[in-house]
Amino acid sequence: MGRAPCCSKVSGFQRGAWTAQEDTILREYVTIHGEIGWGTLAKQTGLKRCAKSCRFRWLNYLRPGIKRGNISTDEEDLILRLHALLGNRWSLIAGRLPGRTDNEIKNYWNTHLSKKSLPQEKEAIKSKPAPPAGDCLFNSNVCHSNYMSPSDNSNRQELTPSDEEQIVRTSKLLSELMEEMMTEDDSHLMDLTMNKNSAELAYPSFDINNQCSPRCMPNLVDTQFRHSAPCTENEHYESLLHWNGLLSGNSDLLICPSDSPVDFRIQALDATPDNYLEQMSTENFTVAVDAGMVEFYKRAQQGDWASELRYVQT
DNA sequence: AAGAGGACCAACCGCTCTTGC
DNA sequence: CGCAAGAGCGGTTGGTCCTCT
Repeated sequence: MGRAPCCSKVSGFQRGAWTAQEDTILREYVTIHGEIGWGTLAKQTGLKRCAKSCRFRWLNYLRPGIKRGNISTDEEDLILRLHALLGNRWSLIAGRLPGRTDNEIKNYWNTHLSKKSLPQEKEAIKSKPAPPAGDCLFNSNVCHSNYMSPSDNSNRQELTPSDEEQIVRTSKLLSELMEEMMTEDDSHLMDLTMNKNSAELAYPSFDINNQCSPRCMPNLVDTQFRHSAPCTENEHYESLLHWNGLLSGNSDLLICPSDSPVDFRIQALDATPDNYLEQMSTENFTVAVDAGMVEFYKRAQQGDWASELRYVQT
């Protein structure tokens, strides 16, 4: 594992802002040779820039399709949401914003959004102990604000159209991320969490039309859980509880719509680190969701969002 | 009008991971 | 298996522009 020499320590390399002429040379080189061989670029073109500098300039400014400036409110919203979900994973965040680069998003965050996010985070902490960022499916305020008890639906929060939009977008985003992060090595985790066959029968990943339906949601829950979970069983368990916002001591779980075609009503999670694997492997295993997700099920069940859900398969 | 301070952002730095020999 | 080079990522720096006094 060697380390590439730093440009500043290699004599003859130029630093600082790129000139139009340098850009032209770089652009022509990449057009002919593709985005490879940054190290030989300087030798072949006479450009006095190190490999890293060339790569950076191309990826962030010269590459076709790069959007510069004017970050829209939608993009800003997405960045905030993704950052809450992923933290400073700028390249991952950038991957969800076509035409934007990790560097631009990082800069934008540091100069604009980091200030914006602070009051929101403080408010969230004040109003309710929230699950840790990255462990909760929904990070918007509406989703954190109302955990519903199985015995009491009276505190269900009415969702505004804007909230609904947020839920759809966040869910879509999460599924895309899950898919992106899924690797072959993850498959063994399925055995750790539950009996795969019985789970698939009870909660297929896709319905008959190859769309995600309310029946599928527990699988999405579990998928997200598995991918955000650490390796040890104890951590796995704690992650589950964290993810469902249960570590605050309130173990009341949530309930799905009673008119659901499939009974995946939420039951009390009566699991401990010692027995939760066993619980998860039975047909009565428990899935906890928050109010936003319940609303999501309901809407999806009505078929309103069918087109929004096709992403799960693609 | 001028200068001090802040905001912005392009670019660099240092590190880890991947790949090829 | 170990090493070196390349690639990629997130943190940081520093130059330029803008705003306020």
